[in-house]
Amino acid sequence: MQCMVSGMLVWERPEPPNRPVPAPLSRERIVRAAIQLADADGLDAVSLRKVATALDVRPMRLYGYIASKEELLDLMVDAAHAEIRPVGDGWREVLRSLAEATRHAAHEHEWLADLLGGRPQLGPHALASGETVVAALGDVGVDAIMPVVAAVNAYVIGAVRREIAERRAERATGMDEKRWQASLGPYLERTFATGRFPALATVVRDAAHLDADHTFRIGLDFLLDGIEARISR
Amino acid sequence: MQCMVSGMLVWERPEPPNRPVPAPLSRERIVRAAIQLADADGLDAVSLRKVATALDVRPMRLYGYIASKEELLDLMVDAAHAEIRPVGDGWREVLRSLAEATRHAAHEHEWLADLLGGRPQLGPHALASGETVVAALGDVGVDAIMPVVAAVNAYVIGAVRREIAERRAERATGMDEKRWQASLGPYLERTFATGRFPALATVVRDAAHLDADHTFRIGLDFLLDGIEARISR
DNA sequence: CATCGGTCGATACACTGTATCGACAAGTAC
DNA sequence: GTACTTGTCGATACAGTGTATCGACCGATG
Repeated sequence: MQCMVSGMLVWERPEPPNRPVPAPLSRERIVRAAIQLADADGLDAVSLRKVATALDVRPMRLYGYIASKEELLDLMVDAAHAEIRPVGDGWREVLRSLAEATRHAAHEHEWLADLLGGRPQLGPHALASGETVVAALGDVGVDAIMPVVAAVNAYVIGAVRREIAERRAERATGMDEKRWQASLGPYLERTFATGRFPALATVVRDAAHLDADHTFRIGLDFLLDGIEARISR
Repeated sequence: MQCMVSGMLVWERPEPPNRPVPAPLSRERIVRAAIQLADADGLDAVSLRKVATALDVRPMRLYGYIASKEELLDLMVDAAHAEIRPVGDGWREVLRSLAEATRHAAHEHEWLADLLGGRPQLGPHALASGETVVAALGDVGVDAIMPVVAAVNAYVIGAVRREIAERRAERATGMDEKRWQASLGPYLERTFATGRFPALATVVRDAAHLDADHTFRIGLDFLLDGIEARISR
């Protein structure tokens, strides 16, 4: 009796579709599932319940692999660092590569912008890319390495955050740049019309507007130029 | 009968302590309460229910003044911008002042580090400090202003985030630097002992460790130097 | 076979942001 | 003055969160 399922005999009844043994759990699988959710619907869509459901598992099961949701987020960030592999010859190229690769990763995983810089990154992949960078900075003095790397990292974190924030705001107002300016424009126009921000109004209205790529690169060049000037002094 | 409170007559019974009319609500009062909560116990301690309780009001009342919690956070950030007043003569001093003032604000309101750069800042106070900065950048060409300001802002956002994140991590391991190194040291020691990160290990062990103030200023100097080189070219 | 010990995860808890809609107040018509 | 209509406001309720607790289960041991 307990074997009956909707009246069909075993012979007619198809096997349970796909996951008879849903593969043993592992941190890697958990993190992959979380990243998939975050990529698709943003960081807010990552809840332990949803991750567990995606893995066909009950939520508390996850606590055998992670101690808290924060740890899961840390693991996600470290997994993202695995995709950040700075390359190049000489300190300047390596730093530029680090910056571009980080930005690229944040474009593929927008949630990264919310997490970067939020807590110290000491996972193996983060350390590995740190190692690559530091190793390539032999030219600059030992004592100068940390401040230089810290400065570039700071710039990248902030620039990426701002860029992604802007991209989201645009998307929220209707997907393309036209609607964005149609929605934000009026507010800014009205605000500027008060005459309280004359300089700002002039710049926003008259200055050339660079796209995100150029803005990022120009700022990075400022920074790298400044570094070059100091270390070769 | 309905007037009796624990048997005391009106004459003996003190007036209800302080808030017979809890003052009419306003965005300002709401934001102030939220900031107080965030200053004391971090951003996670800011919930609409707690804010409402602090104002002696029921939660849904707040929705007459804000449309969502996100809006409240935006208002908090803009309120923080009110404390950021860049001053100085010449573009370099003004930019440095902007950077230091932002960092200072984040030291007084650590939650600011979690919010900065998270969404476009278009509130009146943010625009006001933007106006001050842009006005002081008349020397640099009109088309150069936006990239320059964006670069400095990006650096500050990232640097402050990292600094506050580190500060929190230290605090979490027991308040002072000794315990921090005692807790993180072993992990790093063990990791470095594997020999997988030789360059990193050398730098962490042998290089001079700058304090947060110096690290911030050096990075900022890199950037400002680079900007100066470009705009005077 | 009985009993013990330890692990694992279902249940339960305290809390979140906010949609809904009933109660109530103000205004209007008679 | 009374009845009805209209619109606002906020208490209640809902769907979700992270995770502490502790009962059930299972393997090993006497």
